Amino acid sequence: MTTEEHDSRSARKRQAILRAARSVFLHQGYLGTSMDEIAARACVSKQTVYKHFTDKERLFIEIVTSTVDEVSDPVYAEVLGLQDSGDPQRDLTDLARRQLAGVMVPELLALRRLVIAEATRFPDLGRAFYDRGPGRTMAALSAAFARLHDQGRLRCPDPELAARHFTWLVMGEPLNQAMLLGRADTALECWAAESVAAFMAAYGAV
Amino acid sequence: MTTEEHDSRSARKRQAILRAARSVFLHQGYLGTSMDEIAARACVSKQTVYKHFTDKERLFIEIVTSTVDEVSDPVYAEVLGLQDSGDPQRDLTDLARRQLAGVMVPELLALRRLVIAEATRFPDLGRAFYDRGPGRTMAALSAAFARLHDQGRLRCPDPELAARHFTWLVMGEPLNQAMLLGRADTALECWAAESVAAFMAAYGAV
DNA sequence: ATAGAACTAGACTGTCCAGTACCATGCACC
DNA sequence: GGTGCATGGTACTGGACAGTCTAGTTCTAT
Repeated sequence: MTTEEHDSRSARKRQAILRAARSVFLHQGYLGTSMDEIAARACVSKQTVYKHFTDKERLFIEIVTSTVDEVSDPVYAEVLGLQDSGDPQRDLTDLARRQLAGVMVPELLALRRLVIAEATRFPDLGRAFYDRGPGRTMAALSAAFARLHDQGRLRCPDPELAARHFTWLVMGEPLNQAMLLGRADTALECWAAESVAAFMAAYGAV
Repeated sequence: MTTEEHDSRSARKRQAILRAARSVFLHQGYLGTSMDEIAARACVSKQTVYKHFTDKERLFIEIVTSTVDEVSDPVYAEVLGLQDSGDPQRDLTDLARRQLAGVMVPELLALRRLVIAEATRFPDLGRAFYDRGPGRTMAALSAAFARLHDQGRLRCPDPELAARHFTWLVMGEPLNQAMLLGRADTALECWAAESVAAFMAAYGAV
């Protein structure tokens, strides 16, 4: 009755801890992050951190799983909102631009780096990231491509394959550059158009 | 004259340290690795480690840069050895299979993970990996595609773009799965053929 | 054979860190 | 205004680790 209700102070502290922990973990990695630093940044005592989260691992897992949804939802939403103007090349170019913009967000890039870095220590996190991120997006894209195929706007008897090809034509190079070089020096707008052109050459209706 | 010559003992110890350090760094990451563990695995005293490498950072950089060449050379060599049987689809499928096999080697995957993980701490390593790995391969592939274009076997006025598209059609999905899930559950042989089919649909000569 | 370099073992310093124990402070209800 | 309790802060513990130092040992080159 004391806790768990509206309990604004405790809830505020908890949020502050989550915010601080997210920022520090994303930038410094798991081992590079200390609980003292999280407490300090959250303007909270270490004891309070341990009141809310049993240990560093739990806090880390909580941070990653909650952030996964938060940053991948917009990318997923873009696919669901795929327009159908009757000109698939235009619609797909638009989608590619939006998806690129969504994926190349610094926070999502940092999360991807973090999950890759810790994929052997925390295999579940890699799986969660994949399912809630690329996996979910790819499934929605498959469904959309299947529709376009049925309408005769695309020629893709295997929509799942087409979705993977689309995704990697568009994302592969920028994502790889971002992971290794910290940024993509490709002009994203232009890259999206060129990738969709290649995709349409392969999968466009005759 | 004392050091630097054939000096077999010192050289042998150095090699043992490099081997041990590579294995530990690749599996545990930079912060997860202790110099004591490296020394122990190399069957060498810690003092000897510090005789050969001034500190942990230097050793790490040495490991990564030397491993980059060693594991990416084979992938690069595959591109240079691209056959020309007159049937580009066959030749490219063959190339795709070989490149996939070369890139999905556990050691190269671990190195990629490591470099991505430490890309903010050691930006130079990200750059080195990119240049000696994907960058070099992409350049060779561009040159090969330019030749095929001139011979009328491919239709790619922008061979560099075609090279990036080829690479990511082939590598994107397996690499992403390997980074996040620790393995690729795609059947690589089959995947290579399907990717090349899409590539040829987009870039094949008319 | 011998001088001198390289190597070994291990203790040691200073620092950092996860997690805990104990004390202080504010809040709710009487 | 007092009493009891949840919550927050400080100081500590035990262990790990990078890097150094010392004293003694082994290898190598001449």
